Amino acid sequence: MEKIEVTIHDIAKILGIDSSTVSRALNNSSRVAQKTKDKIQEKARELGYQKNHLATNLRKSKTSILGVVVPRISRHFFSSAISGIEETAYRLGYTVIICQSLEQLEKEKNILDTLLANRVEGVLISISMETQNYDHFENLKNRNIPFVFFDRHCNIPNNSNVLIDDYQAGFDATEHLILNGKKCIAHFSGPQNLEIYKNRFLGYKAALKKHNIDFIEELVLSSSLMEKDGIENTKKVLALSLKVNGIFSANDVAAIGAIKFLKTKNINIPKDIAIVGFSNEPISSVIEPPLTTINQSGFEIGKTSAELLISQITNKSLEFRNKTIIIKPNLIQRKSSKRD
Amino acid sequence: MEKIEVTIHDIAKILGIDSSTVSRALNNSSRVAQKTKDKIQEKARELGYQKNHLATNLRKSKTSILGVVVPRISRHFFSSAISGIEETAYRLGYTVIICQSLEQLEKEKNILDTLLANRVEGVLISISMETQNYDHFENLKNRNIPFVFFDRHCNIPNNSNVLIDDYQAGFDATEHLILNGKKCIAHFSGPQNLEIYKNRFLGYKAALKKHNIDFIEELVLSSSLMEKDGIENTKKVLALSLKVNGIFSANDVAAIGAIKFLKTKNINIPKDIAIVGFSNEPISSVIEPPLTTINQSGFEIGKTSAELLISQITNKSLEFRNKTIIIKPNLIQRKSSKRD
DNA sequence: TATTAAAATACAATCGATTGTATTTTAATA
DNA sequence: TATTAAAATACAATCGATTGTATTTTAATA
Repeated sequence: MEKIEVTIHDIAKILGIDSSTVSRALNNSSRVAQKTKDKIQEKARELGYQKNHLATNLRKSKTSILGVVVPRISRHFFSSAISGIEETAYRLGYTVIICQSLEQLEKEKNILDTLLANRVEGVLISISMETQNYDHFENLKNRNIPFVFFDRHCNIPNNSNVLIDDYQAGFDATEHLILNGKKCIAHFSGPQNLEIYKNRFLGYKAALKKHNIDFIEELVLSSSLMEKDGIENTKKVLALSLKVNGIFSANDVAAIGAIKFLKTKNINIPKDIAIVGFSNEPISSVIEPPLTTINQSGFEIGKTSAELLISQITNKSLEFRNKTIIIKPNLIQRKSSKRD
Repeated sequence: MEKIEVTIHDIAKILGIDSSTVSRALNNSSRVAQKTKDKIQEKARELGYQKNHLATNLRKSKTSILGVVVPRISRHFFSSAISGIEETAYRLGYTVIICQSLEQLEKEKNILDTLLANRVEGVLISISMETQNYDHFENLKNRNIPFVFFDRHCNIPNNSNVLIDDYQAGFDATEHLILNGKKCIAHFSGPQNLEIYKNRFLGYKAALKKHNIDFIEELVLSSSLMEKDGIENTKKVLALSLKVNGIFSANDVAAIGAIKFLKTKNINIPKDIAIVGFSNEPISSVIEPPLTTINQSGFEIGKTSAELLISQITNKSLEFRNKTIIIKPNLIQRKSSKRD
C-alpha cells in the first residue's frame, strides 16, 4: 500500500493554478478571489488534503510546540499539572511534547537537546532530584527559548517560575502542629539542592523560632521522600532519645510511609505522634487516619505556567522573562494531626 | 536579541566546504574523510550547531513522533500507561505527543487531525466514553498510519489492540464474591459502547451462570463510574427489595464511592455487603477496608502497546497490523470482600 | 611519469509550504 | 474604445537538511 500524501502542488496541477494561490486560498487570504477559493477548498476536501505542518513550520520557523519535562508522569501532582498545561496549550493553539527525566540529570539534559532539535518554542520544567548543575538551562537562554520552572525550580538569575509559597506552607504546617500541642517536631526533608525543600525547611525553622522552640539539627532528616524513606526516617526518629510527638514531612508519600509504620507499632496518630504531609495526594484523604496536608493544585500550577510561558513566546518584551508567580497554598486539616 | 540558528550552510561557508559534505560528516557517513569529519564536527560544536529536525523530517518524510490520546492524563491508570509508553518510545528513538480527549468525541476527532498534520508515524489511543462513531479511525487507516488501541478499544475490523482480559477478570471478580458466600451481587457497569465494560459485564454474567445463580437485570447499573455514580448506584441498590450482599464495580473509583457511602450508613463491609473493584488504583490499598480489585498494570500495557506500534511502523508487513495482545490480569484479594 | 580506479567532495534537485515581487486580468473611468 | 487602477494570479526564492549524480582529488599501478 502506497502512502498518498496530497500536497498543494497536486491541487494546483489538477486545477491548473499556481501552488502559491492554492496556499493562499487554503489560508483564506484576501488576495484570492472567492470563486477560486471555493474551487480550491472543495478540491482539497475531495482529495483529503491535510496540511503538512513540518513544511509550514520549517518555512515559518515557528512550531507551536511546547516541551514539558517532569520527573515522573505518573506522580499525581505532575499528571495534574500536565493536565492543566495540555488544556491551556490546546486552547491557545499549541501542541505539547511531554518527557520524563525519571529524576536523572543525564536524562534531563538529553531531553532538552531533543526538544531543541524539535524546535520547541518554549519549555516548562520541573527539575529532577539530581539536578545541581544548571548549564543546560543556560543553553536554552542562549538560544533565546523561553522557559518556565514550575514547582521544582532552581536558583538561577533571570528566569520565570510558577511556585507555591513553600516557605509559608512549611511555616503553616509546623505552626499547626505546635498549636495542637506538639513541641518536639521532626522534619522529613528532600534533597537540599531543590529550592522547594530548602524553603519548606526554612518555614519549619521559622515556625519553631516564633514559638520559642529550639531548633534541633538531628530532628531534620533528608531523603528522596519515597514511602520507604518515610518508614526509615520514622524508625530513626523513634530511636532518638528525644521524645518526638510531631512530624512534618515535605511530601505526602513519606508521610504515608510514616503512618503505615507507626500503625504497625501501635503508636497512636495523632495522640502520640501527629503528622502533617505536603501536596494533598488523592490517597491522603483516604488513609486512616486521614492526613493533614498542604493543598497544592497541580492543575492550577500547570495552567498558570503554560499561560506564563505562552505570554513569553508571543510577547517578546523582556518583562515576562523574569517573572515569578506565587500561588498561595492552604493547609487542609485532617485527623492525623488534630487534637480532639 | 536575535535568534541565532546555526545551519549546516553556516558551517559549510566558514570552512569553505559544500553543505552536503557537512551533512554527511555530521551523520558520520563513510563518504567523508576522517580529517574533514573532525574539522566539521569541531566547528559544529564550537558554533553550538543543533540539527533542525523539522528540515530532516520534511526531507525524509519521517518524524519519529508518536501520538497518544487518552481520556484524561491525570487518571492514575492512564498516567502509568503514558509513563510506560514514554519510556519505551524514548528508548527506541521516538518522541511522544500526548493529548487528552476529556471523554469528548469531538475533541478526540480534533486531536487526530492535529496529530495527522504533525505527521505522527503512529497513534496509541484509548477512546473516550462518548466515542460511538469510528470514522476518524478509518481516516488513519486510509492514510496508512498504524494505530494501536490500548485498554479502551472498539470493535472495528483489522486493528491492533493491547488489552487485558476483561471477560476473565470480570469472571474472576464475580466468582470470588460467590466463593465468599455472596449470592446476590450487583454490578456497576460503564458506558455500553466501550468493549471493556461489555466484557467485564459478560464475565460477571458467566460467573453467575457457572454457579447457577439467576441473572437479574435490575442488579446491573450503568453509569460514568465516577465516585458520585458509585454513591448513587449504591443508594439504588439499597432501595431494591432484593437483599444485595455483593457489589462488583467495573472500576475502583465507583467502588470507593460505594465504600464511603456504606460506611456512613454503618453497613459492614464485607459482612453485609462485600465489594470488588477494578484497576487497582493506589488509593484502593489504603482505603478502609482495603479494596479487593483487579490489578491492571498501566505501565506494562503502555510499554507493550508502544512496542507493538513501533514494530508496526518499522515492519511494514501486514502481520502486525491486526494483532491483539491480551495481558492476563490478576485479582488482588483484600478485606473489602473476604470472609474472615 | 602516465593511466586508472577509488576516495573525497561538489552540484543540484528535493521535501511541502509560504511570501515578496512581477505579471496578467478585470473593472472602472475618461 | 483607450487608459489606468485595482484585483487576481503567477513566478521564484526560501526555510534547513538529504541524497543521487557528477566532478575533482588522491593514491595505486603500470
